[in-house]
Amino acid sequence: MEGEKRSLNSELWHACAGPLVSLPTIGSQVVYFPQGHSEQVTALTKKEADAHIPNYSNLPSQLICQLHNVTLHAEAETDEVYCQMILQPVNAQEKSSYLLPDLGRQNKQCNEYFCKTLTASDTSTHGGFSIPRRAAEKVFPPLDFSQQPPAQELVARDLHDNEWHFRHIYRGQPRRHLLTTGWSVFVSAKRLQAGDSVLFIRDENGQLLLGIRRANRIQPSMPSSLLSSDSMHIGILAAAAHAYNTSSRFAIFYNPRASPSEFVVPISKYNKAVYTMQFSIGMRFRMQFETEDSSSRRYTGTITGIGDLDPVRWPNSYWRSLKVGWDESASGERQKRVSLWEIEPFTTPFLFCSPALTLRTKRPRTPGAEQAMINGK
Amino acid sequence: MEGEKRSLNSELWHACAGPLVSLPTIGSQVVYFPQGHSEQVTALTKKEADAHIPNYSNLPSQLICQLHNVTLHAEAETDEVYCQMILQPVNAQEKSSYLLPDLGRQNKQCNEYFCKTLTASDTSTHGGFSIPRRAAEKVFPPLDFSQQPPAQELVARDLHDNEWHFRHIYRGQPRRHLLTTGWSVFVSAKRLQAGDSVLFIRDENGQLLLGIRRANRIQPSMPSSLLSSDSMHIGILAAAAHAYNTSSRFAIFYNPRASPSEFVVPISKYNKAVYTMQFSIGMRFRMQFETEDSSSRRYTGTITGIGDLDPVRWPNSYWRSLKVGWDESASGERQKRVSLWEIEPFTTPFLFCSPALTLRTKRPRTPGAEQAMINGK
DNA sequence: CTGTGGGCAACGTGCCGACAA
DNA sequence: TTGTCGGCACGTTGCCCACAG
Repeated sequence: MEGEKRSLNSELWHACAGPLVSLPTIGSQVVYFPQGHSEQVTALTKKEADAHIPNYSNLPSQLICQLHNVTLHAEAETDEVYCQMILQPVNAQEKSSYLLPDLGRQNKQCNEYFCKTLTASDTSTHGGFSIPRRAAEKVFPPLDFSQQPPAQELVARDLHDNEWHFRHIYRGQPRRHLLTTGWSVFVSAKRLQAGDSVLFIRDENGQLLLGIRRANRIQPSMPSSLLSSDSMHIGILAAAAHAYNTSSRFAIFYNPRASPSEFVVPISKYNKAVYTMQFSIGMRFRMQFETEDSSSRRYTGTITGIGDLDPVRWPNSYWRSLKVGWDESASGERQKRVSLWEIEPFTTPFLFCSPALTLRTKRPRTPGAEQAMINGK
Repeated sequence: MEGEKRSLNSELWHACAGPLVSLPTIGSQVVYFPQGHSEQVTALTKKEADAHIPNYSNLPSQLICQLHNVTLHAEAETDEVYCQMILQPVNAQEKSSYLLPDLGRQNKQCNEYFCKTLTASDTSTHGGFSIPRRAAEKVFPPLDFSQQPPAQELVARDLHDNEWHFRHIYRGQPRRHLLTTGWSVFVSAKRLQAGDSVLFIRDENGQLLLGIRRANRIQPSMPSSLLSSDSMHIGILAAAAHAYNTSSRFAIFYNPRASPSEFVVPISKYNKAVYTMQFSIGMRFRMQFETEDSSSRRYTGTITGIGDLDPVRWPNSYWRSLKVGWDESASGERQKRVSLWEIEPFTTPFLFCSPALTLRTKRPRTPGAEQAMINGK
């Protein structure tokens, strides 16, 4: 395949991707949604797939796949994180990992870490970078306070393994930690602006790593000249259909910060939502979102409808099959449709004893249930 | 379709594209090669299409299409020129434009024009831009030589219709034309380096236009995170196959400076080469190439073989069906395979009287002839 | 005719503590 | 605790001509 570049540092990648992004375990089974993959292209090219696209009647709306490999990458130009996944549609007879608990998703938490949103002063050419006190004490090597002023040279590596050198000094009245020499080179090289965030990590070997998260997610530097967006959408569907028909491997790219929702879902997470939970109109739920300061919080809402997002092209699909309303007024940002496995209902999930029994009797009457059966369960 | 952006200035676009690029006339019939389109993706992503790609046995190696529209574009980030073409496969019964002469290709020549390759001094921060004397006199508005020194403000628009302001002054001992204030802003905004070229045009309204041609054609800022290259290749083939099966329109992007060869060829040019010329091993020919100083010159070579480039996937295709050797030793740059219509044989082309008669009797025994028959002639 | 370099003034960059939010 | 500012030194930018290829 085309993953000749080796995977990047996982801790740093996840720190840049944000707190809500977790990737399925290599070797596990996942559910892949061509529909969601298409949405990622729409989000990146800002071109809707139109009606000219042929119908791949063979292709189910969800494919159960073996996840053979995941490699972590970052865009050379912008440092935007993405990953490549090698998937292989599986004959669903071998439902080996059926309803396994949701263990082992790749999301190493890192404590020796800090993230700061850059101020106007941080990014101006007039001065350096003001380090929050606790951050400096937590992740940077301790200064020798016998020197006047205390100062040291820091070396940090970014996602591309480039080294960045900074002078770290503790001075001013009152005293504060600053990055001076080297900081402006970094800011201009990465084209950082006020509002973007930088994050520093000390890894297990004591090495410093640094990454960035841009406030302005919209990168209009689109590869317009390469392929028409129609051909991209067709390419996604045709590649998935071909892999499905021949049970062969195929590669996809997942861009967590550009994609509206994850379209490769651990099968356990999918099954738990589809087979053990009840959803009905009027039901209350919570859902996690990333906040402006890169932490996560839950918003609450109500299910207002259940049905197909695209009844013509993708009938009986679970992808975004719930229409929802949000409690808070400024909800223009949040999607009007979500998938079952993205939300946490307030009601206690149904607890089952025998999987086989439960599946037969308790499968809810949500769209796509029969389709899911055909697709091998 | 997705051509909501209107076409750019055609004169400027062609000046940036170079002397060898000419586009087929809108409304005319063309021959589209999926194989060549795939090569463009390979050139841009530097990833070969591999064997996993499904076979579209329906899809001929060349499609006769109606060219419904051509819109000219330039990459926002790099100003690299490309165009979108709207094609529709035609039922070859209506061979209306059959063997029409090669008239009316879009390639406006522009005389009020100059192009200069930038020197180290031009791009350094130490000074401005030294304008060749004849160039300044030909395309810039005349200076008022009663002033001491003579100077004026120039305004030029680039491909994106952005305005650039320059101070044009005639001074120094000996006197020379210079661009001073405003020049370095332009150089850094466009990220120009010594060796790149700038070109100025005065259009019919007397407006100044300016464009750039980069020496280093390789732009490694690839949109890696969007789609796997396999999916792109599949997308191209599937889109073409779908359009062919349904006789519907489809959109392609052609990037003349990245693509190894043009893969949308006027049908007259194609027919002339395929039906009225003889090619044989050992035959001598000439072919045009762009030189380093952006003009064109001819290289000579010999046909060393005739046969399929990819006998498995694209049997009987005319695409690059000639193996060639080049006379000059430093020929590493030039392709080892070319298509019939790219070269000019030294022998006089066969002159025919009745097209129908000629076609039946004089069709050469080159690969793809039967395929071409099936594809509707 | 035009590419490079020295001279020089104006400007921007970047380190410092003061101050206040 | 940390964001912004005035002060200030120094490095860079950019306009000029001289000189030579």
